[in-house]
Parts: sequence; structure tokens; C-alpha cells
Amino acid sequence: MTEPLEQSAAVSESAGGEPTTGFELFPDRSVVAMRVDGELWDLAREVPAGSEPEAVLIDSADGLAILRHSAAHVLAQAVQSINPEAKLGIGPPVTDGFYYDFGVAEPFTPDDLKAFTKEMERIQRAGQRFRRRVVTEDEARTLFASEPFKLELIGLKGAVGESEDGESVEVGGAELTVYENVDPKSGDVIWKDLCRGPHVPSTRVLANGWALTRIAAAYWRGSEKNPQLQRIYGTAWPTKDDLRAYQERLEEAAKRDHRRLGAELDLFSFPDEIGSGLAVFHPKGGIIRQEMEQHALRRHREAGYNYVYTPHITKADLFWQSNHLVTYKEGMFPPIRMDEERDEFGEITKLGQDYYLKPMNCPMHILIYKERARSYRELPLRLQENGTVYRNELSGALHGLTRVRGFTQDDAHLFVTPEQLETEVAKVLEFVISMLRDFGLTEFELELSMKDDEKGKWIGSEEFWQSSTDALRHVALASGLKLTEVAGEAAFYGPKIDLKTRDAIGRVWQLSTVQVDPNLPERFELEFTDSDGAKKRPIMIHRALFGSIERFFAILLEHYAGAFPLWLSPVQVVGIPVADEYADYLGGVIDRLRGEGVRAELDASDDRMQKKIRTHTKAKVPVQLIAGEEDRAAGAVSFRFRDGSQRNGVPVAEAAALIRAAIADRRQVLTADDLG
RNA sequence: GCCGACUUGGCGCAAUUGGUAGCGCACCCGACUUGUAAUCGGGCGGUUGCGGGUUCAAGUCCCGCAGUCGGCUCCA
Repeated sequence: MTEPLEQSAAVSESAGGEPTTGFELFPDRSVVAMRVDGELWDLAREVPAGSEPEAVLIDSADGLAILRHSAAHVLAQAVQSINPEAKLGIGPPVTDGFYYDFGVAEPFTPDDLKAFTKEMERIQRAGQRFRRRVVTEDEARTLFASEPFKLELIGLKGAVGESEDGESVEVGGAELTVYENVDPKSGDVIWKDLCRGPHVPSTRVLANGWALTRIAAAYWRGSEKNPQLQRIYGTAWPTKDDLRAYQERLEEAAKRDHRRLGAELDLFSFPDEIGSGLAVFHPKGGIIRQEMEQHALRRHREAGYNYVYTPHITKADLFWQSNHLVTYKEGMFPPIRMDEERDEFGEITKLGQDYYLKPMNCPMHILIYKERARSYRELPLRLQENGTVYRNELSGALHGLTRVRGFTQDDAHLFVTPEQLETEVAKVLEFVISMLRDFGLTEFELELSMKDDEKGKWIGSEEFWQSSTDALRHVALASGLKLTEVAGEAAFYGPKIDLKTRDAIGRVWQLSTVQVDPNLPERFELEFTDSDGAKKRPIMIHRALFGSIERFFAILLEHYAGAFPLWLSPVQVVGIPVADEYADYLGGVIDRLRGEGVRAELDASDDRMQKKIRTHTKAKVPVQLIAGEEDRAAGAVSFRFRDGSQRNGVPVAEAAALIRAAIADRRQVLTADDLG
């Protein structure tokens, strides 16, 4: 993509001049719209005297959105031309593409998709113009009399103002507008849609840079109480080459999908016999996970955290007291009834006791705090646990290791005085980032989730929200990271900061969360004795760095595409003798490395050297040590790295030192130069 | 949970309009082994996710269930 050109044009105020359109101002074909006084306009519109329109290029963010939204219109026209009964939902642009929702009696099939594609190609070739028309609400109701969803949107306009992203595309503007697709030869209106616009000048601008990608169902206006519509997703780009590049990116991403790598590298699986969303880690995955956990544990200890252990199940009482059985019941597994007794007729003779699998660790940590009286001298008290929790996620929501039913939070609960809140949050944030850097992540951004004005959704005093939100914002700003503030996304009891990271191929993942909570201390009546002897209530900070260890494992796996840094690699070094005769010599080197704590193995199988190299390269082993006559004679070994590069004839002692250093430095080793 | 698609030996895939399952890798056995991504030969392995049904005949068609995948909703 090219840098957007700084194109703008001042419209002269010379009296008597012809009205000027965007087409005249911006004859360049790569301009798809213009920005007039901050608003996006169609090029066909007449520019008022005195304004200074700017060009919107097709490969700018706005330009792409316009292109994609226009593609959505072409899709909708194609669908209705083939199936006139299809009712129009909404059709906004999304990341990399667009979708359009339709109300239809029968779900779409892959064959339908092919037919729609052909029809879209025909519409594209026809070079239809998009024509904007301002209408009154009554006119709109008449025009879309047979489109129930559009009528609903017309009714919504003004009633609630700008709401959900998708809907604003239809009726978000100041006035109601309709876009008509006009045949360039006859001038006939072929199709129309309620739409804020703007659009590309002609369907020909689509230039074959699009493709329909999948069919899905989606609830109307995003609520599961509403009927489901059929959604068709597509992708659209300025050129066919851009489209192809995008498709290649998808293939790259698919190759590093953690579910695929997990099976290929023998790291973990989800046996059907155990149940959906419940993972088992295999030996190699176990090593990676253990290294991750051990490193994190060490760092937590250094940072003043106290490790605790708590059970996986508890009597219902605990979650009644925490209120989770009210606020989080649907996320919990059903109870296990204990000690109930019945007579021969099935009548209960002794009441039982319900136990629940824990979906959260906090109440248990709170009980540890509560076990005895606490002094201000103990605060901040940091209780940490890799606590395994169980949540009854909807079956359709499960996804590899990133969305499971049993997972382990690297959880901690920090009990602080109100005065300590800000400093402690600052410490947490610094700690998180430093730790994530240890794992090779480098790009971070923050999101501050705050309350909004919705009534009844939030608890706690206005002062608390004000001061704690300010504290979080202050810390976030001081970090220097990019900060996004989102109103309405806070937990019901307090604000939070979430940390997001960008992986090797640019995808953004939410990892850490830091939440301020005065609610649970209140519910559990937590106290500490302050220096003046008064009993006071601590504030609790919930925080998880990885979020979920399983999920973080998946993120790292995809980030590294399976090629972990040396310290995390299940097998760090594999010895490959050039021929059988050198197996003993190389075995000695491998034994030495093992003695020094390196995960090293000798491949003494009957395979030939070349085959072994292939096998271990595919297994993404970072260091292959090869030895034949030359190496043995010199008391040396030869290195082969993941990218095929070599370093030959390195004396054994030096080789061992290099390997140990790379492990200690947590270095990524892909090529010879990485070894130092 | 909802909508749709998919489900063939450990993995990746084949099986013309329904005519009673093949290949590669992996695995096992034997031989081979001299410098950086596949040595050769032989062998084991599937009542085609599970349960019904239609048919002379079902991996292929129909129904139910489970699981997986793509979305929606939700979310660490």
C-alpha cells in the first residue's frame, strides 16, 4: 500500500462558477471519496463553495471501509436478484472485509455462495453507479415497506441515536439517505438500500479484489433473543493482488494455528473421553508449560508475592457469600450434591450439601486473608496461585486452548489500603510488562475500562469510581503505552486495566487484567488495623498476567509458530552422528550437556543422517549437533540451526558454554548468529 | 446454547451415478549408514464418529446423538 497522498483542493468562491463535484476535483482513479468538513462524501456530490475537500484514497483506512461497504451492497443486490424474498439486515465493513445479513427461510448453501459470486461479478462488470438520495422518514418507510429490518432501523433512528457500530452504517448520519444502484446506460435504478454512505463511484472499482468467504448465522442486532439471520462474510481489497496477499496471510496464520501445531509437535490434546474444552498436556507440552510456570513463579517470589494453594471445589455457601451464585451462576458447572440420604420411596431423609467447582479463585484467597486479624504493616498482601478454575462455557464458544472449560489462571489478589492502590497498580503493570518481555513479547497497549451512565449496572460510590478510575488512568498514562478508554466495559464493582499484546504476525491478544474491587472486601467484611488502631477495609486488586496459562501457551505457540526460544524448547539439543561409528563420541557430548542441565538427546536410530536432520528440523529443535570423523578428531561438534545455517568444528567445551548462555539469556535461536 | 458445514487406520488424504475400503507419513522387522531436509525391502494397522432406517447392496441416501470447524452470543 502507498502512503495516502496529501491531496486537497480549495473550491473557489468565484460567483457564477459552475458547481464543482469531487470527480472534477479528484480525477485520480485511486480516489474513492472525499472528506468535506470532517465528513466522508461521495465524489458525485457537489462541493459547497469555500470548503476544502480532501481526497480519500482507496488504500487508506476510510477508503478501504468505503470499498468494503460498497462490496456489501453489491452482495446484497446479488442476493436479492437471485432470491427476491431475502430481507435485508445490515451490511457494514469489518476488519479486512464486510458482511451482509439476510432474513431468509432457508439457510444459504455453499452453492448459493458460488451463484452470488457470479452475480456480483456481473454487477461489478456492469459498472453501476451508487447514487445518494436524501429522503424523509415517510419516504423511507414507503421505499422499504417490504423490508421489515430496515423499517425497524428507521424507527430506531433518533430514538436511541448512534448505537451499535453496524447499525450506524445504515442510519447513522444526520439525515436519512438511500443509495440507489443505477445502470450507467439506461439510468434505471436497479437496486437500493437504506444507507449512510458514502460509496465508491462505480461497482467497477471493486476490480475483482474481493471474495465471499463464509456463511454464518448471526442474531439480529446482536441479541440472542432476536431471530437469527444468515450472514455472508466477504473480504475486499483495492486490487486482485492485494486480495491474493491477504489470502496468503490467512494461510500463514493457519499454519501457525496452535491447534494444528499442538498436534504436530505433540504438545497437547483434547480427548473426547474427557470432554470438550478440557485439555491434556503431553510430555513436550508439559516441559514448555513447566518452564513458563517456573519462570513466572520465580519472578513472583522476587516481587513479593506469597504463593498459596486452594481446592478446586467448595460448598455453595462460599459462592453465595461472594455472590457469584447470583452474578455468575450460568458460567458455573452444576453442583455436586453430597451426603443426601433418601428412603426406599425416594423421599429425602437427610438434606445434602451442594459443592461447586470453582469458577474463580478470589473467594478462597479472601478466606486466607480472613483467617486472622491483619495489620496495616502486612499490606500490600499479595496472594498468588496458579488456580485451576472450571467454567461452563457454551459449547459453541470453545476454541483450542484459548477458550476452554477448565483452565489455570496465574491469579493473584492484592489486598491494599486505599492509599496504596495507585502505587500497587503501577507496580503490577511494570511487573507484567517486564515478565511478558521475558517471554519475547514486545508490543503492548492498554485498555482502561470504566463505568458509563447506565443506571443499575454499577455498584459502589461515585467517589470510589472517580478516584479509582483516576488512579488507573494515571498509572496507564505514566506507562507511556498506547491507552484506549472504554466506557461501560468495567466490572460491575470497579474499573480495570487490560493489557493487550501484538504477536509476531500482528494479531492483538488480550492478556493481563488488573481489576479494582472494593465489593468483595465489603461482602466478606475484610478488615485491617491501621496505625491509629482503627479497623479499616482494604481494597482488593484482582490480577492475572497470562490471564490463563493454557491460553498464554497457545498465544506463545502461535507467536513463535512452534519454534520456541531455547529455554522453552522441549528438546533443546539433538545429537546427530554422521554415521553409527560416531554415536558413542557424540553421545558423550550429549551426556555432558545433560549433566549441565540441558535438555539434550542423541538420535541413535537407524535412520540416515539426512533423515534425522529432516525429522528434527520439522520438530523445530533449535540446536542440532552433528559429529563425524573431522569433529571427533578435533574434539569438536558442528551446529546446525533451524534455518539450515551451520557453525562447524566448535570445540565441545565452547559449544556447551554457548548453549548454556543462550538458555540462560532466554534467547531465540533460529540461525547461527543467534548463538552469540 | 443457536445456525451451517464437516467426521474414513496415530496424522494427512483417496474411493466413478450406492456395488462390501486404498495411498503417503508414522509405527514394527531386516538390510544399509562418512558431512547438513526423506536409503531400500518387508510387515502391522480401519466392522469408514456412535445409534437407528431405506436398499438385493450404504463410506456414499434418510433420521437421531456426539465431536470438530466457521460464525453469532459470551469471554481468561
